[in-house]
Amino acid sequence: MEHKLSIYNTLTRKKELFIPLNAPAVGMYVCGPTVYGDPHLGHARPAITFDILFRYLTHLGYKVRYVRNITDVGHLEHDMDEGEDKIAKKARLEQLEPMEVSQYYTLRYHNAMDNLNVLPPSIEPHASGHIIEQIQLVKEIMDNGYAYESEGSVYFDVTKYNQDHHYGILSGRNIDDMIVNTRDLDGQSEKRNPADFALWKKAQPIHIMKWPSPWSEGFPGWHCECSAMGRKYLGNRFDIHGGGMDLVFPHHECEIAQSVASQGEDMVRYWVHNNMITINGSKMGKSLGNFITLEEFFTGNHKLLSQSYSGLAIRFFILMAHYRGTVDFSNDALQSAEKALSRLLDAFSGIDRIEPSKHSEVDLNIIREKCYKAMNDDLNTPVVIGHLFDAARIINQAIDKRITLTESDISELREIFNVFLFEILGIKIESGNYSEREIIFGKVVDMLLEYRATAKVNKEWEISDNIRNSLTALGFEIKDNKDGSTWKLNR
RNA sequence: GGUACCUUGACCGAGUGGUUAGGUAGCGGUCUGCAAAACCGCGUACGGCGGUUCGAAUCUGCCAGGUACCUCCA
Repeated sequence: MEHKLSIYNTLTRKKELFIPLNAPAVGMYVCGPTVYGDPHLGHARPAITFDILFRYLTHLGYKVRYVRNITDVGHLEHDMDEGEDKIAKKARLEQLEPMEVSQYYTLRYHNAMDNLNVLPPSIEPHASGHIIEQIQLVKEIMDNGYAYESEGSVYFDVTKYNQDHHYGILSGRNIDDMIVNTRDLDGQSEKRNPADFALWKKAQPIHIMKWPSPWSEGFPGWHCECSAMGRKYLGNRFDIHGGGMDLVFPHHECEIAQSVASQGEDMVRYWVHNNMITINGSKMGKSLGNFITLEEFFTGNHKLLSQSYSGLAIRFFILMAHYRGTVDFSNDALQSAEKALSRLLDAFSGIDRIEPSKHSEVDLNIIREKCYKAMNDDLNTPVVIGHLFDAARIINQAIDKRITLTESDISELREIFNVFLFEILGIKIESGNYSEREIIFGKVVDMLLEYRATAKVNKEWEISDNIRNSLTALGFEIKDNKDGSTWKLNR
């Protein structure tokens, strides 16, 4: 591998050189959505972050198996219904089958991901389809003495585990604090210790989603699915496990404990976490009720949105910040990103208009190298974007004939954009496929601009301005260059 | 209370112990019949107070403010 990627590992709290366990194969598991509601801006962050990692590793020549789960077995919910799971609760409310609810939101999620140009993972396993594997995991943990049954439920024995291993290794907590600070949840009385977490929960009569097990009719604890499915599809040891920072504790901490308790070692080599998207300075989250759904961004139909935003604008907005920093939502920032992206795309489409010369006045290899350097430095997409703007300036200077570029410069510029903007950052040219109708309408616009050009030659400014103003009013943007006019339709 | 993290110019947002990030907005200029676009130039920032250092926004201490996790959350 020519290029060496360094990635920040939450476990060691530093950037580490990425060395796959079985190159060129790479296994990557990312926590996906719980499908009981519409995906919001917060869901876009990990999806895009790990899409970038997936794309970049693939670009570097690795064969990546990317597993991103769908959580359709609800997690325990803290409310008066005492542990009724979220999917089932939503189902009762809407009088639907649980599977109907999760199917509906899964489709909505996929649709939103398509809009963001997030590639589908290699495998998208459902928790409900892997109950057997989860039961097996629980059995192994019990056989090794790190879990106990109580009233038909099974709990992980954190105290016992911590005698032999380190519970808190990922999140940097110590167990005494956790015991003191653990809240009084349902089932506390069944536990030996408040810090113990559920591996299997006996279903109350109110539950719709339940499965038979050696202990009771019930459902798996919410940390089991990722351990079980990660192991099933990626093996006992795999390279990368990703997710939002809010999952570090307890979810990922518990996954590590489950892996160590069942097989003696953690499954994961690199733990990678993206930061949160905030709104007015605090985290955008379902439970806080301060979220804006992706659908609302696409339509502009939300009181906090001053306009609609394309999936690609949102994608670019997210990529303009490093994945480990927070991103605060604001219309200003989003509009700024939208314009910036459009500037890059305009420059790219202008490459065709550059007239090649025999002499080169720039060194474009430097740009490509800088882009790789930035990507290798823990996926520093904002810096990559900065370099792409340098390339855009060179293109525009060449179009204006302020500098000269050779044929090979021009193809290098095209290559830089193709590799970094399109292939790795996952931007695409939206109106790539015109319908027959649109092509015809486009020709009509061309025709109007020809008339306008004639009017300009004859200095009939009133006519030429009329044509331009009318087209502008319809949403066309007309740009006059030295050798003619170009147009594009905005939005 | 415990554990992490953050504080950069109008806004967004990178970054390294001493050299221009980049974008958006603004201002001035070039180009243009005009406009838009593009190009050139400009603002000269790093929460506060100390310390280390020849030199710190970048390392260290304290203070202030903010965020996340500790409960389902991406």
